[in-house]
Amino acid sequence: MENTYDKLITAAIELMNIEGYPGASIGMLASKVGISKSTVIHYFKSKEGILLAILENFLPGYIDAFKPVLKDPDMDGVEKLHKFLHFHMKLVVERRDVLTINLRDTKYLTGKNKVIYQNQQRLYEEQVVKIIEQIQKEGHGLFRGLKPSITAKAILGMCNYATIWYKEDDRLSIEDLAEHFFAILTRGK
Amino acid sequence: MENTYDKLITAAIELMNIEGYPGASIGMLASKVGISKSTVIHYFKSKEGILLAILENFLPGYIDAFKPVLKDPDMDGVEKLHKFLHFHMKLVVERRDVLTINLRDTKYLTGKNKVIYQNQQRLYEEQVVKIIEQIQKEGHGLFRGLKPSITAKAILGMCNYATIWYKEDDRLSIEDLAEHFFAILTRGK
Amino acid sequence: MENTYDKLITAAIELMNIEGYPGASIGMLASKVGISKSTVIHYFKSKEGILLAILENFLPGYIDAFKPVLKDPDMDGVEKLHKFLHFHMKLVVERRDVLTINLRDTKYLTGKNKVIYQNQQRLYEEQVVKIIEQIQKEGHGLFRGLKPSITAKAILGMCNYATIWYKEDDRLSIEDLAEHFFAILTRGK
Amino acid sequence: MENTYDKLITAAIELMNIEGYPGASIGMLASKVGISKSTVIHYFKSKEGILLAILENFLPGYIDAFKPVLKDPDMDGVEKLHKFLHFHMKLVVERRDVLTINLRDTKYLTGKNKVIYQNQQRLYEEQVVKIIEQIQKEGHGLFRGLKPSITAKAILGMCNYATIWYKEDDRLSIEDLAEHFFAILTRGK
DNA sequence: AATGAATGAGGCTTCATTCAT
DNA sequence: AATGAATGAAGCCTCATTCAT
Repeated sequence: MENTYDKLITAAIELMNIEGYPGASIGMLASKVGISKSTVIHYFKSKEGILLAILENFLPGYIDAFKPVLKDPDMDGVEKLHKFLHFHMKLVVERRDVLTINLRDTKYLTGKNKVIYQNQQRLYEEQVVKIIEQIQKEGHGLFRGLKPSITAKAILGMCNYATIWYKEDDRLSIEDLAEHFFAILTRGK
Repeated sequence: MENTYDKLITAAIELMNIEGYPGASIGMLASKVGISKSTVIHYFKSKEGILLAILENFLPGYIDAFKPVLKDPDMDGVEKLHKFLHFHMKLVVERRDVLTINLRDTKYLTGKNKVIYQNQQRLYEEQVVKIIEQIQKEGHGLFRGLKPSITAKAILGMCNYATIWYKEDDRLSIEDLAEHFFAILTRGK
Repeated sequence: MENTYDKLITAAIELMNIEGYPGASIGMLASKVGISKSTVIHYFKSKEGILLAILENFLPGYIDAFKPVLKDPDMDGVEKLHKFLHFHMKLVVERRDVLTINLRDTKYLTGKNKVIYQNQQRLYEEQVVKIIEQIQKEGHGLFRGLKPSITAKAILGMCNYATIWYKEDDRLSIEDLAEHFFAILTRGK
Repeated sequence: MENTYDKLITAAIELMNIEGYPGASIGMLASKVGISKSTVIHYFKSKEGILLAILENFLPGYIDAFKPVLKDPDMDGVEKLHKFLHFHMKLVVERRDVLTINLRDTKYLTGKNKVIYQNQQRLYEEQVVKIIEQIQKEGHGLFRGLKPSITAKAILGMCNYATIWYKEDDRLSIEDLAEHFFAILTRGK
């Protein structure tokens, strides 16, 4: 965290997470890092450039990271769901800041960037859809008759809401939370 | 929708829903209604006053509307959950605009208003907690061993995410969607 | 010159005449009049609005003012040319500021405004073309064989250049100058 | 046009011609040539340096080029005027870019540079004055009784305006245009 | 009930320039 | 010969708000 660029990225993530894209100003970022507004522009060209830099630094990694599990031919669907919940909730706790920005602020991008990054979200969601479909195919009754895309959205809604309310805490670890969600989804009455 | 105030409220809801609180400006609202900025201030005192007016007009009603069901001593918990999902999803489709504003923009309120309205959300959530607790007490196994407050948050996260993605559509009515959520929650493997 | 708007227009003409559109800034105008930058925007909406206001205030008048002479069926072409030169040079001395702005800065307008005002200039030029044509039709040899549109441009180039160099002066009144131009155009060797 | 400096000069002329001195920025020039802003400064020291370089590269040549004709003791004045018009209009078509910059942007120079280059223009004009005076001395009536300095300005105004409107075109070659101007000046009624 | 005048603060961006490398 | 880092000043504009009417 020595050079200016890294300091800027770190500060920008913190700032945008708290204030939201419209509420985060270049001036705030500059004074947070202790440099001038022009220097911020020097690094990112524009305000949108800051958001893009955050997303570029972060997204490629997190979309691909789960792929090995998804493609594993020897793992059953329920196990994949279990692993996904743990994977995703770990993300929520470790990178809640960028995740929040990604979910909440991508809509402020313009032109093709908007399309690209909103598509990334769709791809991530698609992974969950695939898991649901595998579970349905395996036929033990779970999610039977439900539309995979809607179920996937239900799961992500459930998980992502935690970015707002979850506080790391001895009484509720993120693993506990993932298990909770897994239980809600897999155990009926 | 004849008098200026009502036109203003209607336009303000539409505007804030689309632009978000920071992105919605008094000037935009004024020109949307075809009056001057000063007149907007004349009605609401301040920008925060606009947000407050929207919430005041809407929230009291929707918090109380479900109470009769909740208090019904003859209805079992699962039935209440079923009714809640339909009630809440109807809200999503009918008043998605105000619901979105309520969920996303209350944090921009200041002073005691912030506390009051964020508390309102807690009260609404509390209703779901009560339902979960009743279900657990009735002991058919659903939600057994789960923390009610987390389960309630999971349910609301699942439902509220629909404010973002759900589009009214012949192939997926809001009742279908509520049933989907009900099925996800109540049928395990 | 009591109200703010009139003070602004007067100051804006002076400023833009001297600095040119790109060189004249809203801040300079504001401090020239002793008000804040926001007040300038309050009156004109944008920088382009200032230029438009100047042109709107001035152009309609000066395009139409010569029409009666042009349409006079009893006046011969050479007399009309004589009158035009005096009319136009009076403009140069009386409203050199706005004329300069009109000739030099219309190109900075955008969208349809650019088209509208550049067309105005074409209309003004068209008047001179008409005069040349009448002279040619009357057939005393003046301008014989010359293209009217080019001759008109030659005349206007000759006259308008005076906006740059002419200084009111006892030794060369604007009427003298008009007569000079008339002589150059009408007396050959 | 291989080395960086020459590429810069060429690009600078094109840029300043189109945008004008205030509108042309070092950044635009840098990206036009595909180098960094710092490198542009490295070559020219400052923005004013760019304008100076353009003028220095061009002006000495074009002022001196006509001198031989002017000094020719065997050529009569009208012939010199004829030659000047062709010489000058050729300049208009061949180096309209630099001519435009020279006429329009020298006023942005500062200190002694401003004086030097505005004086250059006076020197060029002086050549026309000399031609008029010779014509008057030769006494065939052309320009009789007219002030040479004003007549010179009239001629240059007429010619230079073509930098704005003239487009190379099969129907009107620059030689035709020079002849037109010559005819306007020398044939009366 | 409604508005125009006026503003201060701030927001994003451009720009010419300096400095060290 | 060429550049990236960094900046201060300025530029245009938005915005919420106050005040008098």
